[in-house]
Amino acid sequence: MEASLIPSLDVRVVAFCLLEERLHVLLCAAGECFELPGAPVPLTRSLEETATCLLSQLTGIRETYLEQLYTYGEPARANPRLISVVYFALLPASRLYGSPHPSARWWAVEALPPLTGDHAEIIAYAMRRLRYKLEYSAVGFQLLPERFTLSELQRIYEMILGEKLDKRNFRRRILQAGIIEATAECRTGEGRPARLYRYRPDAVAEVKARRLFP
Amino acid sequence: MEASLIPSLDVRVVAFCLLEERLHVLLCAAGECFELPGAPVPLTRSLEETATCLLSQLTGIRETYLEQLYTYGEPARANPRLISVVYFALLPASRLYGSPHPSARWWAVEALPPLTGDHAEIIAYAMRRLRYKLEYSAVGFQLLPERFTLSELQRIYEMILGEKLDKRNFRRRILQAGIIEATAECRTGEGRPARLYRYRPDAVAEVKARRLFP
DNA sequence: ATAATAGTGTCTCTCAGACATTATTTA
DNA sequence: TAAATAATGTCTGAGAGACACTATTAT
Repeated sequence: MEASLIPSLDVRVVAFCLLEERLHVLLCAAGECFELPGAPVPLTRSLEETATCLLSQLTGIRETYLEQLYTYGEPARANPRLISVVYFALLPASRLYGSPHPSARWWAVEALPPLTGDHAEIIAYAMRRLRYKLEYSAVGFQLLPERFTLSELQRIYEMILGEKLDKRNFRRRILQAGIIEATAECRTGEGRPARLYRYRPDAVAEVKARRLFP
Repeated sequence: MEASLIPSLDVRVVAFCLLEERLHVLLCAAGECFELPGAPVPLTRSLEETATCLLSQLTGIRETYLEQLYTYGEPARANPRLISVVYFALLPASRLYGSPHPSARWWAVEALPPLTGDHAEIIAYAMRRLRYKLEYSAVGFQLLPERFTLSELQRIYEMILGEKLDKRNFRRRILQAGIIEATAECRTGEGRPARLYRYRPDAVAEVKARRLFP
């Protein structure tokens, strides 16, 4: 039993994706319950690489928007003691070729299955962080294909924030943020064709928080 | 050599304190260099408790403003491989009774000694986070005694942000934030006595970020 | 021509930022 | 009474939020 003299450690990922107009999270089966996908940290890989590899194995997507969320380590959260460095990922559904790895499945966030330990709380926190990021940035496009219309982007914002947004104000501000730009192309559909936009890779990641001081 | 099949883990703390009108960080000697204070995580303690105990041993202060900063785990950051969950603490100098534990010392952030591994980078990140928090919150008072004047608070903000602030705008906004309140007392000194303020423990921790959307 | 969706501009009101003088104490 | 520090209010400009109509396509 000496194996448990020190807590063990893994990396977990809360991966969000937009499927059928609903926000989904990737979960793995764990006995009766489900859990966030996780992996031990190999000696030779960084935490972030571990998360990236895990996502790549499960979904086939190698490059994703990824950021560290929080490290959970309450003694009671798992038995035996486990410390989890949790990452937060946004995946565009357009790059999911086929289904995820058989051990994993996408679940709509409004109808999650029973989850092990504190994973429900972790997902709730990741959702808060996602909403918060949408409020002051344009990361929402990370859930869309490379080219997208402003209406599609607005629908994502409305879906995740859970409220209607004014179309003119949305456009003004999302463009002012300067991290997406118009392309020459349009997408034709039922009504008037819509201009396609794309991420500006040269954009300075400009986080404008409301400062109490200049 | 099988001891290194999995990375080991510790908790580190970046503790800030205001001494002699300068921001200081607590460091421990580590051979030729210095390092952030750290401790392994006992099986029975949470990460946060581990940080609190460590600070308490080193400074005697049991209750501090503490938040998780980031988890560092690059394979190259230490040899043997080490993953560090880093916390960020603010300590009021008024509660430091005497010197810290002999293994630790306060260093002015403008004149840090050589640091091991990535600890300089970690401190730089903690400073950025501290500045950022000051910009949109009133946490600065955590570096002051229980009762303080607005001029003292403003000096802290100016020192850490590295710029002069307008007195009237500072007062307006710091009071609007609603997390400190006037007391009945004044502090007498060289000029006109100054009203003392204190933290409102009932204050809703109201983080007002500038939102891109309502 | 009708239905569907895309796209556009203005006004108002709030709040951030700049700014100078009066008030109260000690030496 | 002079020196030191505390305390206070207003104006202006920028930006958030509310709001309705025209444009372009497919059917």
